[in-house]
Amino acid sequence: MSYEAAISALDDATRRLLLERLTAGPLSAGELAAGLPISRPAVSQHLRVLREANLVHERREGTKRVYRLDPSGLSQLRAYFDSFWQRALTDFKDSADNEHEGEGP
Amino acid sequence: MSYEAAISALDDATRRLLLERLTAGPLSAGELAAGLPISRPAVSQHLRVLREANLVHERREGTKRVYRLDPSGLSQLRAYFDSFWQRALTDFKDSADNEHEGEGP
DNA sequence: CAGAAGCGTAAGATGTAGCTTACATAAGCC
DNA sequence: GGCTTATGTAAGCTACATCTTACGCTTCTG
Repeated sequence: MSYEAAISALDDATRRLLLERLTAGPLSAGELAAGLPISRPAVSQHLRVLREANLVHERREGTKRVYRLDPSGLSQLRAYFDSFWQRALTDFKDSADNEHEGEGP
Repeated sequence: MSYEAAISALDDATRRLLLERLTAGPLSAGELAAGLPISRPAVSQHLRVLREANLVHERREGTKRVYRLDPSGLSQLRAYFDSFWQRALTDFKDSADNEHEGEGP
């Protein structure tokens, strides 16, 4: 339970598209499925994955279910990447420094 | 060819572990495979995925192959996330603003 | 209450990612 | 040249992710 589910969820073009549509604002499951080249149940299954990764949040509204982005999953993911980035950049810097061993005039 | 390969590459615990080991500095393929619960060829295949995603860079050194982190793949990934983050945060803010419709004393 | 609207869930088919074993390749050593 | 070290590649197997079709569950409407 953490960033792993979020990474896994993002490793799918359809789910990334769904998330990007939601960056413009909340949408119902039907609206999210509209225009996609896959069946509506398939979209429903993708939405479940996104929900279990805490990337979206569902709210029942009459017979509709409105989805919106969930900050918690995104922040977990960002925390992981930020720590990784920092270590990676430090390594780049160290490598660049050590690249000059045995050089000179 | 872009951030998609990087996301896909990160969706694997073994590859994430390899990358994290490399944040401490360059390592040979054998050193990277040491201690892992999978075979060495399996690690070699993971390294290929990381290389094709521009997340690591290989340098031949005698009979060894030394791997180090590659900034290009990481920066592509970061660019995607940053743009996504920004849109997502904007949506959160908008949602919070609209949350107060019809409220009040 | 009957019917429709809007979605989720279940079951089954299929493609593919990741593993293993066996083999190929390239560089150093004697 | 032959042997060892270090590593990548190929072929085949298995597990799982994703799709489709069929069905079930709520909620509104007349």
